[in-house]
Formats: sequence, C-alpha cells, structure tokens
Amino acid sequence: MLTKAPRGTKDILPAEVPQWRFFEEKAREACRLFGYSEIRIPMFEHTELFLRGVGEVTDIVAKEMYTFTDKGGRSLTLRPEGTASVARAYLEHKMQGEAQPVKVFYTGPMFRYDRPQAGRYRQFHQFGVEAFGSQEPALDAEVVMLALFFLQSLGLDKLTLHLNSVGCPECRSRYRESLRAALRGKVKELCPDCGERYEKNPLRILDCKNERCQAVTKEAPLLADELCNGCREHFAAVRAALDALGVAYVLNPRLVRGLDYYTKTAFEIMAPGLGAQSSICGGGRYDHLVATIGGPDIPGIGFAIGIERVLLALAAAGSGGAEAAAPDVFVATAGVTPAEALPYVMELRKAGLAAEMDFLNRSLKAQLKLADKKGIRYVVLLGEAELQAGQATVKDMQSGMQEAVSLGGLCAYLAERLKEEN
RNA sequence: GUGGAUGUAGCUCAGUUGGUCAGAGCACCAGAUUGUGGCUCUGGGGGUCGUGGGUUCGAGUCCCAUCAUCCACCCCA
Repeated sequence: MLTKAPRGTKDILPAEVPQWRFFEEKAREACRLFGYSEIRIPMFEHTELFLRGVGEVTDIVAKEMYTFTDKGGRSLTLRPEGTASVARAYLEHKMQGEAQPVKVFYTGPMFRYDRPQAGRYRQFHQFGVEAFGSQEPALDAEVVMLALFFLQSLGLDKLTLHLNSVGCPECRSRYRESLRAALRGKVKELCPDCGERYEKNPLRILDCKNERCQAVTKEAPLLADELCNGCREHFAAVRAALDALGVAYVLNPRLVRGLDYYTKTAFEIMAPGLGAQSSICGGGRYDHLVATIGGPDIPGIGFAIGIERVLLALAAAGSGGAEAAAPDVFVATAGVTPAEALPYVMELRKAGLAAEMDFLNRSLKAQLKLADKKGIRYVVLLGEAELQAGQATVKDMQSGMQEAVSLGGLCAYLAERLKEEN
C-alpha cells in the first residue's frame, strides 16, 4: 500500500509532463485569443456549494463526492467540477460590478469517487472556461468555438460536436410532465434504472443506452419540439451563429447533461479512440446557477475539457506529442573528480547553457554513453591533461569531431555553436 | 455500486495435466578499447511469481479472500 498511489490516482511522470505543458500552452494561447483570463479557485469548497450548485439528485453529488469534516467541524468537499466554484468566486468578489461578460478559464484537478476505467480517474484534470453576464446567443457560439479551436490547435480532428437545448426551468418542467405522460403506461418496459429516472429525472431516460428503453422512447415527444418561444429563438440563434461560422454539428435531441444547472444550450464534443469514454468536452448554459447559490439572477455559459482524455485521444490519433528538450552540454571527466568538475559546469550554467555532468564516477566511456543516451549534442571533456594546459576538449556528438578550446573561451565557443544549430 | 477479464524481473511476455519453474528479449551495469558514445561480442546485478490464507509430501501452476489494473454498465471529463 505504501508503494502504490491510491486507486484512481496516478503520477504524471517526467516523460509525460511535456505533453501536459503542450496542452496547457495551447489552452492559454486559445484563451488569450478569445479574451478569457485565468482564475485559480480552491481545491475544496463548502459541501453546501456543490449540493446547491450541482444539484442534490445528480450522481456527482449523490455518490461521487470526496467529503470530509475539518478540525473546525466544517463539512468540506474536494471539488468535483469547477463551475460552481467559479460562480461562487464571481459572487464573492462582486464581479457583476465589472464589465460584462466576465470571461475566465481554469485548469486543475477535480475529484470524483468513481470506479476507475481507461480515461476515467478519481483525481482527473480539467481545463474549463466560464462566461458570466450575457444571454447573447453569439456568446454561446463563441464558447463552442473556443473549445473546437483549442482542440484543433492540439492537432485533434475527427471531432464530433453534439448540440441540444435543454430549455429553461419553465419549459423543461412542462416537458418533463408531457414526457411522463407519454411513458406512463410503459414504465414496466424500461430498465430498472430508468424506472427510477421516471420519478426523479425522466429526461435522462432519453439517453439511456439500453435498446429496450430506446425503443420505448422512440415515439416520445422531444424537448426540442416543446421549448418555449424564448428558448426556441435562443437555440435557433445559436445554431444560426454556428452555421455562419461553418461549424458542423449533430443536433442531438437526446443529449441531456447530468448536472442540474444547465439551461438552454447543451453541447458535448467526442473524439474517437477512447472506448466508452469518448466525451472529451461537455458544456452548456447555466442561466440560473448564480441565483441558485444565493446571488442575483446572472446568466452564464461554459465548458470543461478532460485533460487525460484529450491526451489519450492525441495518443490514439498518433499525434506523437512533445518531448523534453535535451540539455545543451555534458561535461565529462577523466582523472578529475565530480567535485572538481562542478565549478566548470556552473560556469556554463551561469552563461545560460543547460549543462549536465556525471555523479556516479563513471568511466569516460560510460559518460559518453550517458551523454549520447540523453541526446546531448556537445560534450566538454575535462581531463588532467586539458586542465594543465588550461583547455577543454569539445566533442560534437553528431559529427564526432573534437576540438581543443581554452577554458576562458569555452562558454562563448559553445554558445556560438549552439546558436548555429538553430 | 453491478458484471467480466487479468496480475511472473524496470518493460513486453514464456512457464506443459501441481514435482531443477524461477526463464527469454529489451532496458540497466561492467569488460573487450590502461582518456572517448551510437554497431558487435562477453559477463553481471535484479523477481518473497500482486497480497494473505488454504489444499498437498510438494503450488506461478488448484481453492478462497483481498488489493490493483483493464473492459462493459451506471455516470461523466
């Protein structure tokens, strides 16, 4: 146990960090272009925030939260998602007083007590954006575009965008009843899960994968046909905006998001190669979330992208990804101790060169092997003979050529050679 | 939370119906070249066979439990 990370968690090892940095750089760049600023929110919040914000009947809240009591007796919860926290921060810092919309993004770990599976972890990471203070359909389109623009900038194509409108509280509750009415006599034909959903959240019956359930709901009314005028117009405007941008999407009237706060626009982006976890991005509008947690009725829209899943999708797409840059120089020694070599290594570093050396008293041969394995282009050989002559031998590992350089001019010489390289 | 598969060196895997079964390749270290890498050859270190019980004269090899991973469901990123 001591030597194993807890279930559903994992180390991100040095070899994979370049890919994470690649992801984060592209995310920052996309957000800069779209005008979203970074916000850093706490890793845990008052449990109440998620109960109210995400919704008590959602699976996330009902069975997946990491909740604990701190020494002051407070009930706290490791954040299972970011939107509720950002809404809280918006309220707490009175951002309704700033120029609207307020557009922010975040990245970081989220925690859900799920059963782990490929592309699903108990501690996973999300990159998300939120925009508060506007109901403008063009903003919905911008948010969708940001997600697509970013994912494409990573090199992902073959993405599928699913789009739907889940309406507002008024038309949704009206629809909920007409759906219940339509299914009234058929509840027994549904799977056990859907039997429960019939009572608690009948909309979810629509995207049940069970074939029998799908057959039963085939003739059921669709929310898209029962939206109120406001929601219908909004949805039409969002689609028109996306059409004008030339974005391809699938209208999926059965797309129902699992969090209570969603209203109107709901969307999801899928990528191939991830098995059952094909959803890499989920988002939508949440026009009453801020009001739900006790603030003014301020609309918002956002999305969250699962970093692990995107990285898996990139690997599946054969997009090799980034590699760590090799150091510039390896200082090898012969008849000189590591302690004696270190000052010379430091000189190189002070001159801005990434310099490595051996700390295991390896033979010269082994040191060259090491330098080769690390992909280092230049080796500086410090031997007794060189030091006596006030020189070092510089070897170019690519050509095999070597040259004597005076110790005083070493940094300048190497800097020059490295500059030629690129 | 439900169902199924898997778990042998750092990695990928062999290991017959339980009796030299603790192995191979790659990786790592060293030598062949008393101060020089990438190829080749030789040698070496490393595993309580996930863990804990049980059956047996004897168990990676059978049984049970447990943990973990993977797949599907649930749900979601």
